[in-house]
Amino acid sequence: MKNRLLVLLGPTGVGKTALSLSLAKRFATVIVSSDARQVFREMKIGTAAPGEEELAAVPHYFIGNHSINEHYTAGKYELEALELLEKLFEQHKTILLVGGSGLYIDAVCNGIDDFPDTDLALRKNLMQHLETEGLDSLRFQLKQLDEATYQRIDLKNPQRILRALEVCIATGKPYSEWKTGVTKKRNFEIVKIGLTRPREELYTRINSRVIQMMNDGLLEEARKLYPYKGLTALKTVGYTELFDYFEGKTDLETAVQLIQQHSRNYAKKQLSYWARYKDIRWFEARFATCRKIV
RNA sequence: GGUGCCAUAGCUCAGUUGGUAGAGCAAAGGACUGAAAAUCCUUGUGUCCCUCGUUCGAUUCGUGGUGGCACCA
Repeated sequence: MKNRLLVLLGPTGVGKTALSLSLAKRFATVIVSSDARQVFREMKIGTAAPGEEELAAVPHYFIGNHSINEHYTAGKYELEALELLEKLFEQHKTILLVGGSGLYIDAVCNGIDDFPDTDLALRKNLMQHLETEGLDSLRFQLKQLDEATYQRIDLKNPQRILRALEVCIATGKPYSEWKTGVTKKRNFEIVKIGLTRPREELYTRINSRVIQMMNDGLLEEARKLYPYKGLTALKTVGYTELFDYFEGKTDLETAVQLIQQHSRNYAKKQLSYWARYKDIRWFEARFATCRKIV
């Protein structure tokens, strides 16, 4: 019988962590996190990473195993996660993949294309270019280097254009030739479980969880990280708003309200990301128990 | 108590030389292959505070209210 990867996904604040613990116990297995921010050990409170008790109850992977100083990417995550899964499957028939980062989950389930490492210096250059010359100039460059991508991508999205360009320039090969979109075969079975809640309930939970984070010391955590605010990892809901507060751009109350608002927006965005996936079995978090799911 | 200013979308406000109105933010929906908690796109009908009047027609002008703000007593 094939090994099985049980994927538990859902928007922020829906209750993945709690359910994942009981599922892990039910299968006597471990949890592999699929969260693009919980991998950073410096950002515990603001990312609602599992706490000490939870980590002690079930072995977790990819929680705080990297530093914000690293340039971490979905590609690296795919490699590391697959290597880890291979080892873990030697001991467990079923493994839990739990998280809210759609792209990271896709990286494990379908794979993403093998691009060469990002050239950060080049990226910085291109960002400068964007500042001084404007988006049109980058668009024009992309049209020259990679017509296919130029036709396909969102030309109003600077990040997409920048990314395509940096690959073209760094490798001398069009981005569209790297990006095949081919689904990689996995030697394990994948079962996707989506957790959801009525919108209002989800939003209420998110709002109160933000208050809880503040009580748990988010302000202090953010203050410590403030000197590193330029890092990509810290472009994260819960930190950027408090950085604004430190800089006197908002008062604390407003900052907290914005964290709540942006967390709600994020949850909605996650839901629309998964809405197009046909292979997810959705469960109401209120009624989701191990027995029903398994 | 008097005088002046203001009252328009959930919020802040613009506007209509009188022909029932539009920005920003919020909100909702969407896209997504190494920054993904990122980045980007789409969506604006609301007793234009109430009353009476002038007018073919008033959210717009006038009278009187109500509420808010400011100044004078």
